[in-house]
Amino acid sequence: MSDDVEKPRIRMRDVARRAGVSAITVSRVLSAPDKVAPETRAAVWSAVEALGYVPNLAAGTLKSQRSRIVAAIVPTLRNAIFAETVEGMADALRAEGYQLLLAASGYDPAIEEASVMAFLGRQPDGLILTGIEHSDAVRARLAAARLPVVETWDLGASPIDMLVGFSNYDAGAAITRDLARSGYRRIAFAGTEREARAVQRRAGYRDAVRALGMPATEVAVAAAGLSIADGADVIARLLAEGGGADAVFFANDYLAFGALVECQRRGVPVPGQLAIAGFGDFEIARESLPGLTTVRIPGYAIGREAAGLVMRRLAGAAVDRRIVDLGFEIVRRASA
Amino acid sequence: MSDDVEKPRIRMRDVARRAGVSAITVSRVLSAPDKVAPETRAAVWSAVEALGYVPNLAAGTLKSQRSRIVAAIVPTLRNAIFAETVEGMADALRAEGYQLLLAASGYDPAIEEASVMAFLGRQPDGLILTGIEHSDAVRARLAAARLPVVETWDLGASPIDMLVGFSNYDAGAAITRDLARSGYRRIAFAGTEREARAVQRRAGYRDAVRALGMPATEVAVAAAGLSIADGADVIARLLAEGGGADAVFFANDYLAFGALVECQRRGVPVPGQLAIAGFGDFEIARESLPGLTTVRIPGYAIGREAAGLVMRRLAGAAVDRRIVDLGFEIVRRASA
DNA sequence: ATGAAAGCGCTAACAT
DNA sequence: ATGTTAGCGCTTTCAT
Repeated sequence: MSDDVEKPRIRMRDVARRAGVSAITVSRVLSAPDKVAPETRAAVWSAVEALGYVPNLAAGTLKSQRSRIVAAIVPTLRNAIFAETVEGMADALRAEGYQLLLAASGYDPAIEEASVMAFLGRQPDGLILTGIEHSDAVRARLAAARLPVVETWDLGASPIDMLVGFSNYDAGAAITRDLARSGYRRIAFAGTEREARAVQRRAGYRDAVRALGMPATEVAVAAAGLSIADGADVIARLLAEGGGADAVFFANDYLAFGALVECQRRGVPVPGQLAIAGFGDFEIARESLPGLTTVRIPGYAIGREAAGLVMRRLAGAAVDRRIVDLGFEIVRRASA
Repeated sequence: MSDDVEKPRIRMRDVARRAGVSAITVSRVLSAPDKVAPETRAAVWSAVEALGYVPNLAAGTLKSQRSRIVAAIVPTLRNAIFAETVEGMADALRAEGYQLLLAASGYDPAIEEASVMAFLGRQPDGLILTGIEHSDAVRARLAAARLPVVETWDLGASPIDMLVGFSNYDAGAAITRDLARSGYRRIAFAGTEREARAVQRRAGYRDAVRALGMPATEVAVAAAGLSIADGADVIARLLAEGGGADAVFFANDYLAFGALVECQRRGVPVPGQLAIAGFGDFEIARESLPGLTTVRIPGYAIGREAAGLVMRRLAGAAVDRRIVDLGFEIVRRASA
């Protein structure tokens, strides 16, 4: 802990002196090398290497008003759902020299708001949010901040700025109709009420069963409702209630997998006595036995596209499609 | 795209003028409110609110040489393994007003190196890396940068700076001995050679079976070897080879789960004909049928502790334990 | 308890 | 193709 001799940080002018040029030339070599003569460029490069120069981006950001940072807020990283989207963003951003500033909100609007406030001070060039429900304070700040904003994972008529997602309502309705087409007549839904997108899926389910003249049975799941154990719990409650459902549509594949395992534990044949459908098409849906019928969502693509929209807007492109619907796909497997 | 009237950004001096004080007083209210008289503080606060002032942290970082950013690089977010560690970091950092700058390396040392270089320019106050294997260039830069560095998820005698993890070697040896204690006599190992920590687990396995006078059987898994499908593949190859293993220790729970499902598909009784053990104690290990015997790892705690070490060092505390061993725990379930 | 002056390290704007 | 000047918006230092 006794670091006495604090070597002074290497600055751009040190590189410039060594290369026999001025600081601005070093700046150009680093950010617009085409504007510098090849020999000069080489001299600067070798000075940079020799000194181990690392540009201070805080200074650059202050002067240029561009940070090359894009900030993103997702509900959680603790499951595959948003992790893929984050990797999609990170990959796209890295390819263009942008960096990702990340926060997880834990599905808590207050934390989302606090994160937005904290992020804005970093002068991000763009911001990516999950979902279309945000506090008024967030909307007001983002309007004032005049930076590209992309909302994700949902669809809606009036985004803050841009929007990349799919219709959770349509997806919920589509899988419900698909189950009906397969012959199921008493289709239940299970999912959390705490997450806006799961609620949309439920609304799609509800309207679909009504349109089909079938009864609606809904089982609320605790809290975030993302754990496998929550799905097992649903089965216990469904069987105890004796509602006689012949199929259950779960708001995500973890719940559905938990339900599947619980059925196996109890000797309930799937899909013989009870059919099970999930949502997300996570790897577990592909690899479980039987495989899970589910809805495939373009999680990684949502991340890439959201980052792409931000960067295109920053590059000055007039982004024509402010709302991008990446769709979904029903995947039929043996569980339903 | 025709945003003509660019409202000028609100600066600290605008807030100061409205509150009838100088800029430095505003600065103090925001970062050290105790040094300002209560009435002044209130006046500044209401000016901040009224104007919607957001401090420019790039300017603050430039002057103060502190960014309140901690950067972290993990191999991937695409599975529970590191996502928990990242959430542990993010939670701990947010609690202290730090922000997380994140990159995923995809297990590629070149990307890790590029990310370190890119991050350093942001003047992070600390850096958290995964593992203890890093390029010479990375080590050299970090030594020169003089910032707190924490390596994670492993143990070793000579960390760059600080280290939080557990012994993958010991964990591999421990579960192997545990399998032997349960009566298995031909224990195989399956895992990727591409990941340093999996290789350590294998080394522990190898030395343990040797010490027990048992044969070693190793099955290499493709690439990152993190998918459930890779585990199914291992079973196919093991059975084809006919080596007569009675137990398999997999380098992670996804592989083990894939193997379990493949056994069920083929009618191979688990653990009757083949016992299966995993690594990580992910939720899938708890919820599969049968449950997976595995090694529990403190992923979230590693993240919290790593962030905590960085922040304690920044707070000026003489960090005594530069190496923190968070240990592991054998979890016996029905699969072995 | 509050303020004035200075400058962090870079890049935009304007020369040459 | 390269250089000069100025200043981005804060916070440190030193005063009062």
